[in-house]
Amino acid sequence: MDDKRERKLKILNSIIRDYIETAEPIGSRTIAKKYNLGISAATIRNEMSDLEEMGLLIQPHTSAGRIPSQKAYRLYVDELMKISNLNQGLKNEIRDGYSQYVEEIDKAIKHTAKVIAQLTSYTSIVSLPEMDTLNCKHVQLVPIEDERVLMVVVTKENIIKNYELKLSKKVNDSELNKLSNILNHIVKGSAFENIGKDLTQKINDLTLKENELLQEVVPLFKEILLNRKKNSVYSNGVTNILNYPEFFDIVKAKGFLDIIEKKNKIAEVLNQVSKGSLNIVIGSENTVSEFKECSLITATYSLNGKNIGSIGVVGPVRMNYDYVVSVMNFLSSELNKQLNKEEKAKGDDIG
Amino acid sequence: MDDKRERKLKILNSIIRDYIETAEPIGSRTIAKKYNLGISAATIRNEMSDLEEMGLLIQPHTSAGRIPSQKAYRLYVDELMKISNLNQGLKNEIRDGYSQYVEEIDKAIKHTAKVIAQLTSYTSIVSLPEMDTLNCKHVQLVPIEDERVLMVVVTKENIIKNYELKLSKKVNDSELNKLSNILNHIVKGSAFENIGKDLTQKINDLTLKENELLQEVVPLFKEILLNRKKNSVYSNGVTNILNYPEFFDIVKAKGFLDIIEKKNKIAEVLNQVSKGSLNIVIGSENTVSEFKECSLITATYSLNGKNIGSIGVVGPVRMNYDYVVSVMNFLSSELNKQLNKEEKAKGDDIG
DNA sequence: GGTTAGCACTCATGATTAAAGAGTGCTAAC
DNA sequence: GTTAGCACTCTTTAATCATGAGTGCTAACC
Repeated sequence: MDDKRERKLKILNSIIRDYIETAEPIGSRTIAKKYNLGISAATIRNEMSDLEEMGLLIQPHTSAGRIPSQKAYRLYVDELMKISNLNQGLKNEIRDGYSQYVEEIDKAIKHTAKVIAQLTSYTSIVSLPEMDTLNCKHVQLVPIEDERVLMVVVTKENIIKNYELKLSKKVNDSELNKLSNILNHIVKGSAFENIGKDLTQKINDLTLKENELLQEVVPLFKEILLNRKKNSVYSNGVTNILNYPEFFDIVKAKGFLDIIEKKNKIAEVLNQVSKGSLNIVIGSENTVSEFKECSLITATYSLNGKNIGSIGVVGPVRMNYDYVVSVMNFLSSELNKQLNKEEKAKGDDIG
Repeated sequence: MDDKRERKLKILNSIIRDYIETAEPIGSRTIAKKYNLGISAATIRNEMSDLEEMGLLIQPHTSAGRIPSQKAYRLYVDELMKISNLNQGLKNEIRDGYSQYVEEIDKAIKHTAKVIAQLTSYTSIVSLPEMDTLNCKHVQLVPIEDERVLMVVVTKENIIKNYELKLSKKVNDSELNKLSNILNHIVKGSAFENIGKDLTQKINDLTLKENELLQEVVPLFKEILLNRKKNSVYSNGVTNILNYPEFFDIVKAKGFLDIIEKKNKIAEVLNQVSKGSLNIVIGSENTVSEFKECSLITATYSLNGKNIGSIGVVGPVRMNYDYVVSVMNFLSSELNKQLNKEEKAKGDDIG
């Protein structure tokens, strides 16, 4: 009985591999000729009929061969595919590519996105870490004009962010400088997610004449850091998708391009990624309807063991899962190493 | 003799207008029926034959009607088209749309790009002002890590830019603060293009213990402001182009999308725009080969009478020139007004 | 009983052909 | 100079047909 299943899966495997490569339905005769499985076309035909009954194959029309169903891809991904390793030369090349981004997390992540898109020839999407997952290293207020002030935030992870504030009154340069120093002193070293708790109290402990202004900055600070999120995503290789027949239809192509532009939709997709190794979402398994004709392979990256963002690949359902998985496996582990290495180096530096 | 030319142009005008609308070749009979020019199809036929001889019409094949040549579009743009005015309601709406961007030149320009893309349904491209065309209001050095320093520059035009510097040695916060103050004092108010001349001298006049570091920052300052340019462009409505039959071919579509991504190519196109009112470049008139199947309508914007950037529209050669010109006329004048208004307000404020 | 050869049947695909229709150019009449 | 008429061209569309890939079933085979 197990032997039977074995053979069916072998055939299914051939069909899926073939379809991923050619995007064309395949028939029993062709399978028999192309992949020598040691059985005749007629036998394959019988098995294919069974596989169709099991919901694993689909016949586009009576005489067109069969293509894998989504269920088949799921089975393939879960049981059948053999994940290979990238060759060592490529691995080294990728590793070297990171060298210049060691100290800047955002750039390292964008670089990862670029590499993924290049290697896979699909479209990569990544989320950049939200501020509330990071730690504050330095805050600086810079005057723009009258009551408009720029707040520059440098995180411990060397991410730099600018935020504009509007105070209630005009502040001159030296006042602002003083304010900046005080604020910096207070928030320096805190995790942003704790700033809510910490900050208000710390300020209350102080009794300074700048207190009034400070009181004003704090809620702005909090609001900005916590509300301006869920949209920091980045994509690469968007037009790669136009190379696949699935998207030769201009309407579908436009649909895809438009959805990739929608940062909030991409963020939604990337936020669903659960921690752990790789997530594979196939076609209609996608909860975001715009991706129902795509497959997604995503992974998370973390800092200090805390999950702070995701990287992913979007491609046609007929995706080269083996290869993409091997790419993502290597790149996500490599990215995590890079981030940790940085952490470690810094730790060494301080300690 | 002039009457004859007149009639030919009338026919040509009808053909061009029709082709812009339908993207289909048009024949004499159809013209006679659709546009009542008071002459018969046969007469139109003769005239069309003449127009073809003059290089203004093209026959895709013997029995397919005719389409305008690029020469025809050029003639149309130069002599034939009637530029209408946008209706007052729309104008007001556009004006109102600027209100929130009054104080920030970059945002106002990006907003303009968005409005252009929306109104025209083509793709808009704009160049953002290069630093060397602007004036320095404030410089602030912010510590990142060890010898790495962030330089935040605020221009008089309220553009905010971040640059990373790498100094030769580690600088602590208070040193950096002092350095920042001195630097700020020196460069405040200067036009960036003069910083080369001014700065070195001003520093030589000073004899401070910070002089050494200062000497180091200056060349970095100059290099950054002058070399990091020609790539600050922005586009909007890229996928709009996929709505036009000229780009239904996936290869052409991909070509277009890819070229819009190439910031340097876009910058090249936008830098060629000569000052003055509107520039119209039709098809193969384009020196940048990738745009040989597109038309471009561009305009410049200026600050204090100095040309500091361009805005433009890219569309198929079969572009709705009248309308796009009217849109661009209004938007470029409006953008210039916004920029000048800001300048004025600031002048009042200071004086 | 599973496997396979053989065969009739289905149906998309591609080629071929035919008809339709839009348009042209020319001629002759107005 | 203008226009009606007409023959001719050539694309487009539909229709017809042959091809071939593929299926499912049956019967023979091991």
